[in-house]
Amino acid sequence: MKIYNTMTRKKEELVPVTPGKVGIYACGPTVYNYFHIGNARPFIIFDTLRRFLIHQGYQVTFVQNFTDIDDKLINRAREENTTVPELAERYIEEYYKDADALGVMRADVHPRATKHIGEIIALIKKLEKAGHAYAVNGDVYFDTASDPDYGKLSGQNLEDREAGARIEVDDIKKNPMDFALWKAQKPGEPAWKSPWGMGRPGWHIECSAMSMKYLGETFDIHCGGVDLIFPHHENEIAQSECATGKCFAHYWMHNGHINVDNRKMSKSLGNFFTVRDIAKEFDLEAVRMFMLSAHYRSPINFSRDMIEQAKSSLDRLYTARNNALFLLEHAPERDMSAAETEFAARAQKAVADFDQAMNDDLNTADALGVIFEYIRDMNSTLTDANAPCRAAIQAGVDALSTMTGVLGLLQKELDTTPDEVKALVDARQQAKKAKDFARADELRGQVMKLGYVIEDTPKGPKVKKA
RNA sequence: GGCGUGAUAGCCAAGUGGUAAGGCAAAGGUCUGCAAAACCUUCAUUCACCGGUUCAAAUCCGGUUCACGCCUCCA
Repeated sequence: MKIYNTMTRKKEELVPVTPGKVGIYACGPTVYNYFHIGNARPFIIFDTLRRFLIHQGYQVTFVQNFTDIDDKLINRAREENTTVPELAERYIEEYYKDADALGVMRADVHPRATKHIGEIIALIKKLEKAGHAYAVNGDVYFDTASDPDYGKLSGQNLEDREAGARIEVDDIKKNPMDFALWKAQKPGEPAWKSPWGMGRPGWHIECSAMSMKYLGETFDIHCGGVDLIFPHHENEIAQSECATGKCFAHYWMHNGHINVDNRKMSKSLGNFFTVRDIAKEFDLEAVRMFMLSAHYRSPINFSRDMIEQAKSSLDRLYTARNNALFLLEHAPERDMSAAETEFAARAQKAVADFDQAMNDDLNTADALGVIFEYIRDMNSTLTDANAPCRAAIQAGVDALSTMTGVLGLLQKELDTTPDEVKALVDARQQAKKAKDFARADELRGQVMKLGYVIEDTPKGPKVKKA
């Protein structure tokens, strides 16, 4: 598989540290609120990466943290008159609800910053001892000047930053680019004991400490949104590599932003939609479809219209699968004909083409193209008129499921039809037989009111949710 | 000021040297009691603009315009 590596700005062949295994660290949410559509993109994209690597036969270890201590949590807890741990606990639960609905698999490990204070302190001590960190009044800062490689990911360097750059004025630090590893406790803030006094970890250090704990000092893929390149990931690299003297992560993957009217969706601009709110209007699987319809590094514009388009595309996928499964119920048990054998081969070819698209830096848009071309073939081949055998239908459905499974789509099972609806459908069949079409249409109307749609086929009526 | 993206049909979007995938929407047709779904057909002589390289450019090079991101918490 080829992956675009932000570090080298090139697509590179994925060569894991340990053959057959891939370790992935994804920067997770700060759990002080519901997450929004923009936050959802990396969750969905890197979940898809994980699914694809598993499909390719890799043993994947996927780690995604929860940042459960920082300024935003402290402020929010104050506003809500609650504690930071209680707030974090609550929004971790809410994260799982939304992520589940988006088809995002649980990580193998979901480490929390506050559960790794020991590891964090050990890492800071190591940096301090090696002369890469200095303590001032209970704070500890990373000394960027001590790291000749600082800036290698983002292309930022100390000399280039001049007028226009918003550099904070802070006399405590040796250098404006130095960042906090440890923050001294302020009155009323949660704090932990440390060699520098009571305090709490800075933002960047938790990801270094936790990723190395679960994936090793050098691991394969580190990912997140483009806005994390600087300073967050730059700082993670500095901390980790200065502490170990080893390469931290081999591949850096960054997803593009979700825009609203061409502006980045963000909390500060206030132009965001929470996943929770969107779920009231749309099935979140359509949101996933929307995210996968463009390449992950491109910015995409979010709008209701886009989600509706995605929903329509997704419906085509579901209809194809459901039509095939309906056919399967009545299919004859026999060996595949020559034509069916050819179809099964084309289905295999589609999966191979799909894999090829995904192997090219996770080109989900191209991969979807493969699926839709395959869908047309499947729809034309697996028709009632062709009376395909079970094996042929099964081969067709399996190929489709393999592809959509990698994308985390088509995850809903067939709905079972309630008896009440079944009775109405049967009554309509009677009316149709008696050529009482007025009555038949009336009954169909009643079925529709219950949220179901009838499709007539030569094998009888097919009922599905509207 | 520094670093970095992008511009392909009504909308979305693949395509990095060989003559424009796919989806949505729209129109016509087949099928149907009518529908629905499906299938067939139509829908960019053209890829922001101007030059250049080449037998050949949406793809490479130079320039222009426009849009966006990071440099501050941020996915």
